[in-house]
Amino acid sequence: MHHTEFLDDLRQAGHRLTPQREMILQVICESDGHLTADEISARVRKRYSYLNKSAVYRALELFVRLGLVNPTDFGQGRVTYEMHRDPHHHHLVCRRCGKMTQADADLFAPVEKKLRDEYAFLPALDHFAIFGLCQKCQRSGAERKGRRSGVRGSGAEVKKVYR
Amino acid sequence: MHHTEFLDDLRQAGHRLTPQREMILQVICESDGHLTADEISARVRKRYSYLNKSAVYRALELFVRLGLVNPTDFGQGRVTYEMHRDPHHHHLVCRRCGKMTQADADLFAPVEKKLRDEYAFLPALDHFAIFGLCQKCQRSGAERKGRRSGVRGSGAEVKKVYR
DNA sequence: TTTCCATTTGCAACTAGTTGCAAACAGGAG
DNA sequence: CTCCTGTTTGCAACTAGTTGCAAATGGAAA
Ligand SMILES: [Mn+2]
Ligand SMILES: [Mn+2]
Ligand SMILES: [Zn+2]
Ligand SMILES: [Zn+2]
Repeated sequence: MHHTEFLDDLRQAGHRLTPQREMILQVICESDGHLTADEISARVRKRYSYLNKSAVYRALELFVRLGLVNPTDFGQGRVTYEMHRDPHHHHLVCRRCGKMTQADADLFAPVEKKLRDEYAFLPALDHFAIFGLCQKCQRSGAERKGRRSGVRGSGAEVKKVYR
Repeated sequence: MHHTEFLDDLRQAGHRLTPQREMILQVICESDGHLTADEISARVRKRYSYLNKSAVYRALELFVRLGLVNPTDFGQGRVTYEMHRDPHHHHLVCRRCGKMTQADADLFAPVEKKLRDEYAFLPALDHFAIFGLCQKCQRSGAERKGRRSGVRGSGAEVKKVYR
């Protein structure tokens, strides 16, 4: 999959093909992981002298709107961007140890069906980051002592002992 | 549900009960909608002279960690906070017209089961904002002309016509 | 090829949220 | 009641991302 494949998507949607946009898309396309806006800027600047922060964010916003790129917030204080590829996937993030694993694209299929059928709503459920507890951390955090019955909190809270 | 009910949750988890924390929790508890950090600050300050920005964010982070409060990003540039109440709920947000409706708590039950059974992962799936298209906007946006087969984009993109 | 103008960029100022540190203080121990 | 110490606050400086506006430009039309 080469980035030039998508340049027509832009023009045909009535957007202009600027060198900034092309370089940004190329950098995301050449990477097979998640990149932050800053990482994208840095990689573009290696080849294309200067590039403004706003242009990067505005280009990313456009690519996301066109469905070319997926934004994801892994809870690290900055959003990451990844090429939208089929089949897509989701990420499972352990809140205690940080371990990240992947889940299949069809994970939300039943949710999507229910929303269509019962709520007449067409959801966009590509590429989520789902937070929770990995197998190991479920075990080690088993002795939760919540005040009420429900599964409140995520097990990340550790009882503090004085002295 | 009165906020004093939760003050023991704090102390018993080894956290200190400060006037700031109590006022912040009270304000969230008295509201039955979603409040931004700024709105919370403003409401607290009406009763409790001064209150620092950092204290608000740090208190909110704590309440979220303890499962007392749910944070939600509706895509408006600032996170909102709401008391965690049972039964909880999810929000369906139309990307085109902005219409918001609610969905039942059990929406993600099949996802939760699959993640537990097949991925040994215990997800936290309370209170999501799910973006997509409402019924009306699905109809009006039906004539999408995507370059490729899949459901790319969310219909928010409108074809521009020159002259 | 040149003209033209809506779109896009760069810039600077802004907002939301985070962080490191010193001073204040909650609350347990004596 | 007073002391003590780890926790929490206020503050100021910082990061990530947004916005309004003037200058630059992509690309359609002539
Ligand atoms: Mn991914
Ligand atoms: Mn809600
Ligand atoms: Zn883990
Ligand atoms: Zn709508």
